[in-house]
Amino acid sequence: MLTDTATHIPRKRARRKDARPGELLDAALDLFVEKGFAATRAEEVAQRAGVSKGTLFLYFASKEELFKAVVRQNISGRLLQWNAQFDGFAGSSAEMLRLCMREWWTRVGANRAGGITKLMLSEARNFPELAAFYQEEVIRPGQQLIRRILQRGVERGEFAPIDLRYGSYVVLAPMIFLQMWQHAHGAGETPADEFRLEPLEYLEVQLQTILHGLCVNQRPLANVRGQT
Amino acid sequence: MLTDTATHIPRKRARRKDARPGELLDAALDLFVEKGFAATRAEEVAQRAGVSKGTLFLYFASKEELFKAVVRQNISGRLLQWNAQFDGFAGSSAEMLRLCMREWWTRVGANRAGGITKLMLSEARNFPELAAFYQEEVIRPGQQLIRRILQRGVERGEFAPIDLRYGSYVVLAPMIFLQMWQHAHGAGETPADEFRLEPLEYLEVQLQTILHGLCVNQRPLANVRGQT
DNA sequence: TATATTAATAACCATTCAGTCATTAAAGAG
DNA sequence: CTCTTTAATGACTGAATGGTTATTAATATA
Repeated sequence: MLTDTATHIPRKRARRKDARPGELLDAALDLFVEKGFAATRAEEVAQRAGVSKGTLFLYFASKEELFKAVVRQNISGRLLQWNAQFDGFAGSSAEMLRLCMREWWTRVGANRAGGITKLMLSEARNFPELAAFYQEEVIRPGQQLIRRILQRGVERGEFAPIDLRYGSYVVLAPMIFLQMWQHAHGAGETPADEFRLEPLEYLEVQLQTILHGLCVNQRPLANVRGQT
Repeated sequence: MLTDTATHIPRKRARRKDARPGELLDAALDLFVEKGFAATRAEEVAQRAGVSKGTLFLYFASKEELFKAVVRQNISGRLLQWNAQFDGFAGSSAEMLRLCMREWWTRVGANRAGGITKLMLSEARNFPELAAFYQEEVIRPGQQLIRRILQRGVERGEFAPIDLRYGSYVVLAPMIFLQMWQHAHGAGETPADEFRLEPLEYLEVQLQTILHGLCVNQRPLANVRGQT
């Protein structure tokens, strides 16, 4: 940086004990999503939060703890809201599934925090503890909700019987894929040609297929399960 | 390592100029897939190839170049085979789709090289040039094949009309998700409870849903496309 | 203004690693 | 057997970086 010569900006040091954690979490979220966990430098997080590295470690015991805090703040909460929204749902299960996918996108996927999904999938192997944390905190509840909807649909005779274990992935996979896809391409780098996806349209096509399938003829009478 | 005391194994040094690059690429593929780019140590690659770190840099200018070479070597070939297999296909489009998914899994997904999908998605942002290459070389042809099958199905009256652009992701997403999922969970680390997937069974359930949907009632008459 | 408290800092430490280079030894030539 | 070539080595360097700590200064209190 040649333009750095002018001002050193020896920012007057301020004491703002209660504002710091939030600002640090905010900066950390940006950087983690942008560069991944391993590649994000603690000092950079501090700098973006307008604070020295020492201060970062004053509020968070380690980089991993910082990350966990980021996840807790940005995901766990939203997920609960999202989940709770379906407690008294009255419509059809198909509508419920649509709402589930759309709300998930607007509440989680479209936000900055959405990038964390990709982060976790990418780095899970290198940080097993974090991966476990994320599984418990995010994936499991999400899967739970989807199963709930599927089961409801089956019980009410709206959906054909389906293995819940594998069936939940029918919904989960397209959603997680969308996350990956969106965040794999750097923000401005690849103007991207035909690979860009309009999230809501993508989700709608996925939903319609999940609900009604591609085929025009009626489903085979029974035995939906495949043979290994 | 305390058990290291016994043998030093001062392997006799051998000169095998033409065998080295291949062995290094082989070792590198394993490690990149297992640990990701950043977490893979150059020395470890060398060691696994039975060579010193210096030798690695004798054949590859840098870790990045090594990575590029690994990707280039392992992707292009298989996909062409896979694609060509469908040129004279005679069965139903549903069967074609099943074959497509299963063959893709056995030819690409289940192999070591399958890990490259995850690797690329994970590191795409750090290697935009490679990512573009991968898009062109792998993703686009794959998508092309899927579109071909969908279009065939629609033309033959087997499938309901569908937007090919988004429709291809109906097939692509579950496959790529499977790759990610399989490689995100470390081999032995997490004995993993309910998150483990039997690939072929997973694919079968996905396929059945893609073909016939979840709903028991007939599809709505027309207008499958969603409104934004 | 003087004193005590503690938020914030920046220099520091220990370690890890990509990449280098002078040295070594395997093979081929004469 | 001797000399030359060059594949291979491994000790070394320099840069990065997570985390620590002694020091500094902002604020509160008296």
